[in-house]
Amino acid sequence: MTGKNKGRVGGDQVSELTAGRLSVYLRCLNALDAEGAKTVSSKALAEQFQLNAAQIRKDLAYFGEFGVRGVGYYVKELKRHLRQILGVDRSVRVAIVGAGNLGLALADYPGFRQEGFAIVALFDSEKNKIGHRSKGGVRIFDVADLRKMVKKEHIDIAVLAVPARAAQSVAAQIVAAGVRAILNFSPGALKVPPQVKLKNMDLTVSLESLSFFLARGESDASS
Amino acid sequence: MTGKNKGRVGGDQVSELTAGRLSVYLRCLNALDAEGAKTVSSKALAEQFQLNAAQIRKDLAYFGEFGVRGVGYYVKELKRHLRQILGVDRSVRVAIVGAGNLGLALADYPGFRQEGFAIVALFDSEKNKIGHRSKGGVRIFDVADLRKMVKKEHIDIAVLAVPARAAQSVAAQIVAAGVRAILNFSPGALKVPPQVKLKNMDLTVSLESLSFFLARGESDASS
DNA sequence: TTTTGTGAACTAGTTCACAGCT
DNA sequence: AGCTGTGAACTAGTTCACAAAA
Repeated sequence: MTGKNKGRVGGDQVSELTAGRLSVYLRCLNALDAEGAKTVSSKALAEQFQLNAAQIRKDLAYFGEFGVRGVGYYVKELKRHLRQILGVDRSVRVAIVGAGNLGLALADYPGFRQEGFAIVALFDSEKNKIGHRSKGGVRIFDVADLRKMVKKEHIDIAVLAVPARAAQSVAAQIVAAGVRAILNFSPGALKVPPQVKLKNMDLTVSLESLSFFLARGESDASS
Repeated sequence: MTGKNKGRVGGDQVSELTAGRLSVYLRCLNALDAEGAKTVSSKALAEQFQLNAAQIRKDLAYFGEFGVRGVGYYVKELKRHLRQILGVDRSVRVAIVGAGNLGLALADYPGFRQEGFAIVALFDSEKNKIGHRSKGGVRIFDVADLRKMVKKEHIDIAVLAVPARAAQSVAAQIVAAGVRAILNFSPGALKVPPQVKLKNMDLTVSLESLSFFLARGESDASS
């Protein structure tokens, strides 16, 4: 380790944008590794997605000096670092709350399992769903048992996929159960305490946003 | 219309962020309208979600002078304006490409229908799926008929929910069929021409982003 | 040579603060 | 009085450009 390495320690805020990009880099590195590439430069990475090379170097340099000047980044090594930074070097345990169409689909989503996420349980309040399983075998529990299960199964992240009217109260239950991160697919603005990390995946907002750009006739490829 | 109204004309770029917020405002206005509220101030709106009142005024003022000083915004009027700005004043026609678990769930998602989106068709390449319908009644067509159907059904937006390996080639088919906006649920970076508006809803990136903040937040992970 | 890591410059996005209208 | 619309100030995020390292 050559120099200062200012990252990792202390609470110097990292933006949502950066976090998302790190994840994108990791996926790219997995592909490169599978192809047998030994090293990759920030320029090569930048060309894959629509990005500036300096951006990638800054994002990475924030967490340490992972590169080698004149060479680039060693794929396996950077991959290992990124997995650690993103916290997916060990299994991350996820619960899906809401066993409707969307919740069931998310529970069986193959992409989750691949990248170190374990879908541990589904939750619903409808008695006739409880005890059954998703097609992929994830068991449905009573949402009343959330707290108990969060402790027992060490659930890290809750994915919220319940109807709009129930979202806020179920979110409160999730928080009360001790979950510190929520991926919210339900529409509307949830209120959660500041120590809980909330990420909204609002389907209607996404479609309306696309509709807006169609209506304007503008376009601009971006994430 | 009182004054200058600099918005709407010309190509003065509006950011993705603004577009998303407009959609959020609209949902809030729908709720206010349902509650019978006649007017609303930017301050009151700002308190609903975590936002600054000036932000809301700026977002809206960009498209015209919709407010009344000393009063606020007339709910019904602003709602009407926002629906027009977002292009949801007429039915927006959506196709879901990929009739797997996720695609089927999205096709029946009740939130879409509510807000002026019509889910017109599902598409898949698996012959044994073609001709069937989602639980909610959306018919599954052969992805080979995409071009024909886009013309016939005037499809505005395609939602892409196919496995990662197929995503890029299916995206190309969607573009070739003349669709100008894609909501992409498949993982990985798609390449589309600049005149096509692409919005990524990457489930893995979202979870990893949450995992990242969890990993940072915990003052000291064991071992 | 190549390519990183990084201060400086730049661009985009947000908030402040107040004039001006009702 | 109350509240919008908006220039100015500020903050966050990105890109440039170059010294330093392999």
